[in-house]
Amino acid sequence: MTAELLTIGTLSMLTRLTPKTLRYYEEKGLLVPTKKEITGYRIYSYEHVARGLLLNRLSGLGFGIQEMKAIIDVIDGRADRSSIGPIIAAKVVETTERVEELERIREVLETTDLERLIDMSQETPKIVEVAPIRIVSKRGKGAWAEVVPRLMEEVYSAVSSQPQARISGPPMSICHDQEYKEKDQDVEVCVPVTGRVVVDEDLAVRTLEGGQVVSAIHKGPYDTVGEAWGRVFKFAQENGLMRNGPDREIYLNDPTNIPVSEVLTEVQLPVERPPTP
Amino acid sequence: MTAELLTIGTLSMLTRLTPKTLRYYEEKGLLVPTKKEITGYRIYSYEHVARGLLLNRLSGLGFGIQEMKAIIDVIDGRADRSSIGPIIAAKVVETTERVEELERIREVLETTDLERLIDMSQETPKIVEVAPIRIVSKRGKGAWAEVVPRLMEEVYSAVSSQPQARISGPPMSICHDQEYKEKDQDVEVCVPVTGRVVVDEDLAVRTLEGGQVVSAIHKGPYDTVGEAWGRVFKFAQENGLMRNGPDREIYLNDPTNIPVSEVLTEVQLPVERPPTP
DNA sequence: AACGAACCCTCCCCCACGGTAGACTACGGC
DNA sequence: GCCGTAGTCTACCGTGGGGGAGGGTTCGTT
Repeated sequence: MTAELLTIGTLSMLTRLTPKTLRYYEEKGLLVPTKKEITGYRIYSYEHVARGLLLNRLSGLGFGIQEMKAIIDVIDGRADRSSIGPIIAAKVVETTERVEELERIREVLETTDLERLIDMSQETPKIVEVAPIRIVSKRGKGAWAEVVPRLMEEVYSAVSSQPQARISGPPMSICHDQEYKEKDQDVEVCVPVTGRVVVDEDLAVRTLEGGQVVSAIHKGPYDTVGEAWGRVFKFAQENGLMRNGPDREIYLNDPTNIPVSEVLTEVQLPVERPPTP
Repeated sequence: MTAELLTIGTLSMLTRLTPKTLRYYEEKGLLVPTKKEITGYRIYSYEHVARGLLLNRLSGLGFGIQEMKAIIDVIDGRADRSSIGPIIAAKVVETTERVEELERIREVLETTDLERLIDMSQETPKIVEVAPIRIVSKRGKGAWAEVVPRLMEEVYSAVSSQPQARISGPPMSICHDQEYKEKDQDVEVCVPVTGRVVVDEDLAVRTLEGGQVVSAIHKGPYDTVGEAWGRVFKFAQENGLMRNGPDREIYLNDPTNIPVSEVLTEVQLPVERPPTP
């Protein structure tokens, strides 16, 4: 007579599923052996071959345990046939997205050499939600390289003299000009603070509004920060985002303590999505 | 002064890595905090921002922990720069293969309807290594539907009469004709045995040679088994494989006990790779 | 000084198996 | 009946983090 009983190894050969996988599928209730011997050995019968082959194909197509279970429930009549359509449709979408993502990755890997891969200034911009923050600031005009350090020192010394005020983050600057100027830029230098602050009338204490910004981080000397701005504007344009307020730069670490190649500057462009017509 | 110390949340915002991921990277030695407070709080400094951003990009490109570690070792001068090239090359290959695989999956998902997805007769052929096996067989000629059952019964009764012989697997048939014939086919019916067997001279006891076969499993009535053969021959042709011996069919379950729609037949085409010129 | 909110900690389970270790079982040949 | 080999068992760790529970910490404000 035909041998009607299969051990896990035989079923494994017939279905091309490893014994490991077969045990796992048993644990998950996908493919439960006909019986177990007293010794613990699993005994399968030939109907499990068809089921195992189906599971092998489904798993090869990228279906997960839950999805396979749903499909099996339909086959065994425990669920409605119409419930499968959405599962397959979702899998198609998922697969398509994954393909596109991998295509992008492949392109980056093929076109980028080692130096650029490691170079941090390649950091890609992203949309980030920033929280409102309370600042002490002073606004002034002049050539960037001259006015920013001067205002920065003024603001810092003003805050430092306040016993109840605490600095709560790295300093930043806000550029109130829309386009680039060589001289006479309208710039505001800010330091985040908490606590009670009283300042002279030429300094301001206010809350910087939060919202969505396109953000990138630049690593390297400050005079190359334009690269980051270029990427940020390009990103905003490609994603159809409208500028919403003045640019900000955040000076994450202190240039006086570290080599210029390690300087980190975050650039932020406030944006909003244009009204969908 | 600039705040030089970062908590995990701040670093998380700057690097776009979740706190969970940062803790995981610490565990793996990829990004270890400057220090830990007595409270267990992690304290990072700004140099970790650049490192975190790099890790984020690498992980987004599909690099694993070990690969990122290797790249970091190079950057920090603990390993030779030349060791990175192979890593990236391997990643390109890996990504390309994965894309191709997903493209195939997507095509299958889009072109296959539910019935076919579930229908087991769609089982795709594969190359399998089969082991040599000892059989009792009888060879004869005639119309398939007549000769196979007759020989099968002869072989079974011969083996059953041997007290020291044991049947060790499902029965099979070997078709010694190269092409299809309606009548007068040269067919050998075999049953795997172990133990001591003595048989009449019109039966043979021999060892069926093992080797590589293209194998597929067919589910459904025997008269539709041709579909499986079609897929097997197509597979062999597409993969440039040369036929190496007579076809085999293995009757996995017993048609007398189950509905014809559940009958399982494995078809095997022995093949060899043609000599590479 | 007190308080609520936000932040952070560790520990454990989840995916879908693969790998390995250590022990037990079955089979085929003599 | 004995023995070697091949098959099978359970159990635990690894992947690359995500999600959540339960409990401590810090911060800013009042």
